Amino acid sequence: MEAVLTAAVALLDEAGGPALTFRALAARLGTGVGTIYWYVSNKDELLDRATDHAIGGVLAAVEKQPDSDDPIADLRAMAVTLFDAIVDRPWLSAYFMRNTDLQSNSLRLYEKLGRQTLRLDLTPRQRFHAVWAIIGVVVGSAADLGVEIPQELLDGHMGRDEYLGRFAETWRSLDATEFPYVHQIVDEFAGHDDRDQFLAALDLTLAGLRLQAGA
Amino acid sequence: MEAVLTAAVALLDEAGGPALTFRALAARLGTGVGTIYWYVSNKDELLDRATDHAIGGVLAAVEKQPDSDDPIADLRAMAVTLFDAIVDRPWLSAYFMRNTDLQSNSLRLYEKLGRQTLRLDLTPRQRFHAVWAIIGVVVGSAADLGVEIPQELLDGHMGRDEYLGRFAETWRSLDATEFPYVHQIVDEFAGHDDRDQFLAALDLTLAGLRLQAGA
DNA sequence: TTCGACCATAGAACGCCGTTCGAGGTTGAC
DNA sequence: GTCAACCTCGAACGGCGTTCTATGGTCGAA
Repeated sequence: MEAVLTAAVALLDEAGGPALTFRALAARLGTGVGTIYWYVSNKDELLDRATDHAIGGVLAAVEKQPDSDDPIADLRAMAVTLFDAIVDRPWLSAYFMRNTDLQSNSLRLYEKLGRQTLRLDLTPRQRFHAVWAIIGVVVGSAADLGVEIPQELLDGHMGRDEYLGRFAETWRSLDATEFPYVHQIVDEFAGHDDRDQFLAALDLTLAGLRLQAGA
Repeated sequence: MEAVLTAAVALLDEAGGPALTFRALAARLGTGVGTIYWYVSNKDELLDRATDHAIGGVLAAVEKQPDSDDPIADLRAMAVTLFDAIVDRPWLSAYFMRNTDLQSNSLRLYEKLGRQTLRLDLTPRQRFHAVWAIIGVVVGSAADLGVEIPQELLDGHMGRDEYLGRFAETWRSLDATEFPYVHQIVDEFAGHDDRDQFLAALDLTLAGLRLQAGA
């Protein structure tokens, strides 16, 4: 079981979601596909268990982070840790928190985030929404990040700048009066860093939260 | 072409992403699969064009909304319109904004949102991040919504309350000292409304944005 | 030592998928 | 009548998730 999950995570790391097939996994393990079905009842469960396996590492990292006197700063640090983990493993964003029954580490991480909100002056409902909003920002940011890697980049045939530049070029060629906003931000887009973009979104949410908590 | 996209959207509406296959689409159109490949070079393009087709309706609705004197309120209204559209068609969240070359309506919608930020006192970079953050909240919220419909609900064999209640039950059975947060919010979860959750996340982001714009 | 219960393995087979391909029809300009 | 350009079709290919059946291996009971 442990070996199956480790191999599954390795396959996902090497070539992303589509690369994880029962046949490839069986080949890597030197067994037949039927054997994998002995441990796991279908592909969804395999993905959930592999995801939880990987999230275990994130959870361990998060649990090492000591509490400061600012819960919102702690929330931010945890969100950043999670984001960085998903950047390393973009496939995580697609499956994270999909099934908390099978993903007990994800649930623990959720609890870990939520506990910080207990230190804020909020209603239970506000706490519930706040944690969900933060997770949404992390997963949403990282998901977008995974999408924009269309194989050429992964193969190394094209640099990231060239890829973004091509988009920027077509955007620049749009009519300036019809697309004033796109024209204004096209340079930001061309040189943008995903992490900055994530942090900006996160900080907007956290600023709103701080306001709500009156802290 | 038009007929292909209309039929594709109809299939997606009826049974979600997995239901859109070239064979099913060909059958519905009364043609062969090869014919569809004449109009569209592969499935990704089909999905992008179908998505843009559907987003066209959202764009039309958004363009009808008149500007108020509060750009952030206008941003909020547009985001809500987009969210409601994705609630009606959950499959949209997976493909929206994936390729702005093929999704010209999506690009126009992006411009429409961005133009509101031109009325705010922000740097171009802040505008860029703000729009992206808002889209992230919308798509992220709606995506989560699509995930949590695991067929039983779609088939009508189980009510939504029952479904959420089952999750709530397992959460409640967790150790209370180990999971104080989960215990506190389990009731919120059991009765939660996705739209409220989305609005809460959106309003956190918009509150942060308002702070940033000094408005 | 033999036997059966049970855990575990293996891989052929099924049906569905995206995609390719070559063989056609239809149309209108010359 | 000819010839391109446009469009249609469905068999065929390889890969996927999943199922099923047959077979090893292990180990306590007899």
